[in-house]
Amino acid sequence: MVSKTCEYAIRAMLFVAQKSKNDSKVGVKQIAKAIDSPEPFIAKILQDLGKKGLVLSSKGPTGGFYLDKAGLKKSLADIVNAIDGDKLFTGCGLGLKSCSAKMPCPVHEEFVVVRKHIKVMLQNAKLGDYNTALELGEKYLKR
Amino acid sequence: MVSKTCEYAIRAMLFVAQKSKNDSKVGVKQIAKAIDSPEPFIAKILQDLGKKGLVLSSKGPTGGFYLDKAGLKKSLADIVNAIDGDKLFTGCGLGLKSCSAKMPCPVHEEFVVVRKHIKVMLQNAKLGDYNTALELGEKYLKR
DNA sequence: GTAATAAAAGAGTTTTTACTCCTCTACTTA
DNA sequence: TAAGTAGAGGAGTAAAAACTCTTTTATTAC
Repeated sequence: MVSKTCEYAIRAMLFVAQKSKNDSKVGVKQIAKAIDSPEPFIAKILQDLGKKGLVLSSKGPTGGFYLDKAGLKKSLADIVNAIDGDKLFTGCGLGLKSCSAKMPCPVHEEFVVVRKHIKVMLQNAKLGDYNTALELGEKYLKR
Repeated sequence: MVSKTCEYAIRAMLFVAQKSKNDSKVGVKQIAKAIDSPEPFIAKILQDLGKKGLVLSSKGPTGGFYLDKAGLKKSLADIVNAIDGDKLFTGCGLGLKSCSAKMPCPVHEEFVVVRKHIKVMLQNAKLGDYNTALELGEKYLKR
């Protein structure tokens, strides 16, 4: 569905969101532990997300990654778009480059509906929406 | 969504289905041309699908790949399952191994619905369903 | 101002997926 | 039964995705 990189990215961002509630920052090491990912790999991914303006960071002691109010309102769709591009939302289900209503692949119509479904779902899922459930241990970011 | 191999597989099978209508067979060369895929690669894929009982073949002159009545009733879900496994239908959207209702990832519930949607759609799409549209040139398998 | 800390940056390496090549075997038809 | 066609099988290459390592730069605390 999405790349492994993107899965890590979403999990990391949800963790950063949770930890950003009380204006605190969180380091790569802690993030890697929380989501059970290779530390240098998630560092790269967060670096990339930082460049694209989806996460904030500061260097030095007490530094780390964090989200502001606006950041907490970003959706999972924004993350997917930043990492995997819009292939999931607009690409052809059978891999055709020119697939469209005018020149459809056999399952074009069906895929349009499915993709729309996925897109809406990811757009409605905001980074800040899961903080409480995560804190309560009702939802998990690893295993 | 599905692997590139799987995209080729589906397109090839839809083409074979179309050509199987009047009990004729179709060679790898013709299939590769029709779906715009590397010939040796689609040969491998079809070989694999043959082993798994999803397509029939015969060697020698006038030989090739074909589908019988039962084969034409197989669904795209069967192809996806044979090539990519059931990850698309049952895997966690965020890549967690133990994600389930008891121990859900943050988007577990939403993904259950989306995956069900995809599964139903692919199960309802039978290989034989597109023959007429393909013949009429209303749907495409390449470009 | 210096030492410690943490992210940024760039250049690898490994693994997986996509794709190719060559030889072998089975089958059909003349 | 020989010739030619077409898939089967195995091993190998290329490209992309996943992941690592090392150095640099910025920040903070003392």
